[in-house]
Amino acid sequence: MRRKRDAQAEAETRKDAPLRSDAQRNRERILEVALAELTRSADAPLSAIAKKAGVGQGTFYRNFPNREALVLEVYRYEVQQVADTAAQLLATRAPDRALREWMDRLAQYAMAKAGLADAMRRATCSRGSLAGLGHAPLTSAITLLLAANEEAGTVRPGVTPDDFLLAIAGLWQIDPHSDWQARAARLLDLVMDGLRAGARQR
Amino acid sequence: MRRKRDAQAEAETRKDAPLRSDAQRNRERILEVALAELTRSADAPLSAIAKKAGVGQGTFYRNFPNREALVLEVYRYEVQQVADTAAQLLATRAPDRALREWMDRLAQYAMAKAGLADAMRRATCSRGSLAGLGHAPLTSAITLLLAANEEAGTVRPGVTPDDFLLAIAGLWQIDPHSDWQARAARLLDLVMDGLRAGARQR
DNA sequence: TTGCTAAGCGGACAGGTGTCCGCTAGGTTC
DNA sequence: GAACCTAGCGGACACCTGTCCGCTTAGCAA
Repeated sequence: MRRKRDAQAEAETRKDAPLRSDAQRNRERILEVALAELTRSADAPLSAIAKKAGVGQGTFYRNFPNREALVLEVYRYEVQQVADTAAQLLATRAPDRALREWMDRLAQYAMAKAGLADAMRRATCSRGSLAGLGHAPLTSAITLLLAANEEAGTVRPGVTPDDFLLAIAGLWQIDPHSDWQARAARLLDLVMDGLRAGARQR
Repeated sequence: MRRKRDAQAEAETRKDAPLRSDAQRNRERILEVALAELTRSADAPLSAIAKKAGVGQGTFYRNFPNREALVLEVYRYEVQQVADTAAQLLATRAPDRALREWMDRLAQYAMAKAGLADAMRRATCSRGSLAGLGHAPLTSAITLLLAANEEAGTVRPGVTPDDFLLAIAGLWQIDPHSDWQARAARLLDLVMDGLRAGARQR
C-alpha cells in the first residue's frame, strides 16, 4: 500500500484524501437529506438528519463537525454562485454600483436561505477572523469588488475583506421575517458611505 | 387577599411583582454564583450554576429563561455604567469625539467580559430588532449620542439606535483573544465615517 | 395560633449536540 | 480467491438546555 500511495500522488498524501467509496456515498446521502430537511426547517435536529440518511452519529459528525459546517457545505454551490455574480456585476456596471448591488444580493440570499445567515455569522466570527472554511469564494469575490472600487477611487484604499465582513456583520443579525429589506438597506447604505469616505473620488 | 392587593398598588399588579422573600433570596444567590462562574469560564454550564446556587433547574430557568438573560442581568450594572459614560463624554468633548470614544469603551468592555459579546449578539439579533431586554440603557445612551451629533451636524440625520447597533454588530464577532484592538478600531473608524456621510458639517 | 392558598420550588425528564471506541468491511496485495 | 489491515462505521454515552408538574411553604386573614 505504501508503494501504491507513493506512486499515485504525493500531493494527496495529506489533504483531499481519496475517500473510500462507501464514505463518499454516505457523505452525499447526508448532504441530500440535509438539503431537504434544512429547507423544511432551518433548525432540524442533526441527529434526525443522520438517521434519515441512514448513518450513525459518528459518521455524521466525522463528515460535518457541527451545524455550520453542514450548512455551509449544503449551500456551497449557491454561495459560489453569489460569489461569481461579483465578476458579472463588475463587467456591466460602475464599480461602486456593482459593489452595492452585490451586497444587496448577498443580503437577499442570506435572508432567503434560512439558517445560512446563522452559519455565516458563526463562521465569520468564531475562529479568529475569516479563517472560515467555505469562505474562500466569498472572500475572493469581496477582494475583487474592493480592488475595482479602490482603483476607480470610489472606495478608500486599504480596506480588507476582513474589514468588509465585519462591517456587514449586521446582516447576519437581521431577522429574515419582519421587514428585513428596510433594515438591510439602511445598514448597507451606511456601510457604503463608510467605505466611500476617504476615497480619491468624492 | 384580593382586597390587600387592590389596596397596595394597582400599578404593580402586572409587572415588577413584589417577589416572595425566598424567591428574592434565590435570585440573588444565583446572580452571585453566576458572576463568579461566568468570570471563571464564559461557557460554564447553567445547570452547574443552578446547583452551586442550591436551586433546582426549574427555579433557575424561571428567573433566567436562557443564557443571555442571565448574562445580561449579571452584567447589568456594568452595562449601565458604560451607558452612563455617554452623558459624561458628551459633557466634556465634541459630540463626534464623544461618540467615537464611547464606542471604543463599549468595545473594550465587550472584549473584557467574556461571554458578554455573545449575549449582546444574540440579544441584538434574535427577536425582531433591539427589542432586547437589558438593552434599554444602551439604547438610550445611543439615542443621546446620536441626537447630540445630529444637532452638531456631525452625523447624518435620521440614524436610529437600531441602525447603529446593526452597524457595530461586527464588534460582537471579534474574538476577544487575538488582536481585537486593531480590528475593532478599523471597524469603528469605518462606521464613524459612514455615520458622518451626509451630515451638514463636513 | 391556625388554616388557607397560590407563588414558588426543584428534580425528573425530554430532546439535542458532540464524543468515543469496538467492530465491520472496502481496497489492496499476493 | 484469500488474507490482511486500517479507514470508516454506527450506536451507546456523556453532557447541556429547557420544560413540566406534584409538592412545599411564605404570607396573609381571622
